[in-house]
Amino acid sequence: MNIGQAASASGVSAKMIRYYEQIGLLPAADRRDSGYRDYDTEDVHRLGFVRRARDLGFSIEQIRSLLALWSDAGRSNADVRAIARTHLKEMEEQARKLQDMIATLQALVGSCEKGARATCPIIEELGDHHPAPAAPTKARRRAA
Amino acid sequence: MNIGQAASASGVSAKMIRYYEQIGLLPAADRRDSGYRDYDTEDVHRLGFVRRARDLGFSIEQIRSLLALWSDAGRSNADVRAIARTHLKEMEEQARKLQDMIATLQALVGSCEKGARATCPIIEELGDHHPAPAAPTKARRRAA
DNA sequence: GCTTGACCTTCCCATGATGGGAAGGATTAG
DNA sequence: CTAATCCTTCCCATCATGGGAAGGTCAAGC
Repeated sequence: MNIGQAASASGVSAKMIRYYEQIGLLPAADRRDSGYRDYDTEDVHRLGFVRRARDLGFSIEQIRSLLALWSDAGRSNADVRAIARTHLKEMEEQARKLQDMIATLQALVGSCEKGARATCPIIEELGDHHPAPAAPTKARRRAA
Repeated sequence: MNIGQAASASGVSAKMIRYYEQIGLLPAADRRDSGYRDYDTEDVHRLGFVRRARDLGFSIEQIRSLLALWSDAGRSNADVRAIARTHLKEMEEQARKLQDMIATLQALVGSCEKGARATCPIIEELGDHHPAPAAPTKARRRAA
């Protein structure tokens, strides 16, 4: 089947299929005489695998490993779990940061709502309360 | 002061300062005869504002609006809150998606640990429950 | 003075994953 | 046969950030 059909069958766009092939995530597809790529059901199955892994937020490199394990009869579940756990940790860390930002911003919005002050706490906080000193007097700066 | 000093004083890298100027987020800095950019404490203050907004996950475009409101004496807190709330919603949505992915993956890892089955549920799920591995039984492709 | 090293300038390239679109060839339906 | 639709490759853009090269400037030491 053509790339367009493989795309709609797998849920991966034709653009992405070509991209995955280009970066070596997928083997180069067979070509017809015309130069058109040709896919079979196994290819579509693999594309679906990739799409579901992407839906779970796995990176391309992680999917590369998962694909290798997928087709490795002698794989160990521990290997797969290791990749999944690494990804889980990354996502949990990301979620923590996000929650921190949300909490901070919620607090700011809340105090901006309550106080009918002219000075909005959101703006005040971002402005760090005063014209910045030239020297990093506050040690909380991170190195550039 | 030079861009490097403004960078360490504000916590925004020199690269980013130039970038922000280039995209018009910040006004073009004064130049000395040498061509060096020249910053004063107000510039550093503004840079700090931008950095703190970035730390809260605001996009460049949102910061553009916040900056305008910051220097607008006649701003309304409601305008600021609107931007903050929009951003808050985006982050909350992002957090929900992330939590979904985490929960799904945690469940998969959990079931992969409990069952000592040869077939890892993670791989099975990604393979859409079809038998699968079907390691390149068909050696019709060159290895990736 | 002059040298040296740190700093600045602009410009180009890369990331990660995705999409848009152009130019041109292939296939297919009518 | 023709027109529409598909395919090909190639280039560009995103978003925010960094790396690095080539070359100019500044400040400190001798």
